[in-house]
Amino acid sequence: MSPRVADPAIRTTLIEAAARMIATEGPDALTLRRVADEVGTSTMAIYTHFGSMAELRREVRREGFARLADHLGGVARTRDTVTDLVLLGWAYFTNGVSNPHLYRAMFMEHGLDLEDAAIGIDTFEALVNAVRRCVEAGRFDHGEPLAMATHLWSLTHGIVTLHLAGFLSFEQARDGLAQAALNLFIGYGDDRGAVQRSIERAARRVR
Amino acid sequence: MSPRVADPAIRTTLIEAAARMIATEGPDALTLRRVADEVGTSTMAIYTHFGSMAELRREVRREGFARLADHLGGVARTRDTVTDLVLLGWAYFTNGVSNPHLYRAMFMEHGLDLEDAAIGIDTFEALVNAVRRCVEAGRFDHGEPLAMATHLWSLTHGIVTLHLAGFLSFEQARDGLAQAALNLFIGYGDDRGAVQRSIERAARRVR
DNA sequence: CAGTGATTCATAGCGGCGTTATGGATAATC
DNA sequence: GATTATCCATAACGCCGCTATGAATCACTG
Repeated sequence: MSPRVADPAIRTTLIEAAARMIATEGPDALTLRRVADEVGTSTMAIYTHFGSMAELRREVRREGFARLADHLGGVARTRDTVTDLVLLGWAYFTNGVSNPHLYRAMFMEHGLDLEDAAIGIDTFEALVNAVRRCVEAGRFDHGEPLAMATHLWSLTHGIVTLHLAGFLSFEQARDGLAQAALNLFIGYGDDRGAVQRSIERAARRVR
Repeated sequence: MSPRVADPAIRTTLIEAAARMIATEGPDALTLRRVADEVGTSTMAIYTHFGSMAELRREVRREGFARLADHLGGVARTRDTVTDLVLLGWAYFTNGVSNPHLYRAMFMEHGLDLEDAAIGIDTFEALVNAVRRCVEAGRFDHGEPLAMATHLWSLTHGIVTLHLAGFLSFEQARDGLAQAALNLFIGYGDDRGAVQRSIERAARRVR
């Protein structure tokens, strides 16, 4: 009265193969038959485990957000909360620019719905917390963490996507983000020279 | 020794039909056979006039930027250059939010290359000019028009796309832009109360 | 320790897609 | 009016996502 149980490993294998195909060859390179061939199974296995290609793509998006969370989580803490925030922004930028296809799949795919958005919202929480730490440290005067985080996310996401769409060169995007980082300090009473050097130091890590 | 000449009207008819299909039903609804049926021609006509579906989609994108330029060009000038800039931002936001499929086609489609980006760069010029007018009117102290315009475009585009991807509700997006507009005034020595009212007045027009 | 029944997945097929090959119809030139 | 280059209607090709079918495979029952 019980069924044959599926090998759970093949599920993650399929997701990883799909993620690799999207990351290296772009979203259009991922097809049902190709991923099945790659993994060495038949097309029906995808339907057993995911039900549809859309669901497999959703899992790839989930994987992309997991990698983004890892990447952001790996950002070292400094003694300055605002610097931490800036470094978080650089990490976000670097992740998007160096994984363009995956970033597209996460944020620019057709047919994204509320459920898809829920997948990535955790990442946003990390940003809100970083802003909150700045506010609690008294670095931002009248800062509402949520509103400010939304602002910063929108700006950074906008820079990344305009770059990915070809409207901003890498240099324009990088410099735009550097200027935004600088704006985060000035107007809040910090020493501008020291901030400039700090930003440049961070920018130097970005390739 | 001369060829039968094609009806030039059918070309624009095809583009308009394609644009309408994308705008109303989304990018995936545009297929070769459907647009040919809609216009009442055969599939080969598309290849005669455009060479490929990709080229037809590129024409739709061009059409989208033309409409955006019209929309932005229709923004009334006020006596205040910064208010003009804010109104330009609202117009951009409204255009994107109320034509989501077309905005996606213009900025978020796969396979956008430098040639595609060149189509839309004129629109950006209008923004740079608006910022330049502010600088020349002495409203922004140390403003580099190009850098500042890039910043504003990135932010507004980021807000629009995060909304289109489902990460920001309409209200969050609208309020985020309103806050950004407010930030454009404060820190530059204006009366905050008057500015707040001005922003709210402009926001009221946005649905 | 068979028997049973649910589940996985390999095979084959369907309708749709973009694209290409072919050829008849058409209109500007000689 | 014959010529000739162009337009586009028809048909086919190889993809695509998806579904129907059935054989193989396990977990559980008696």
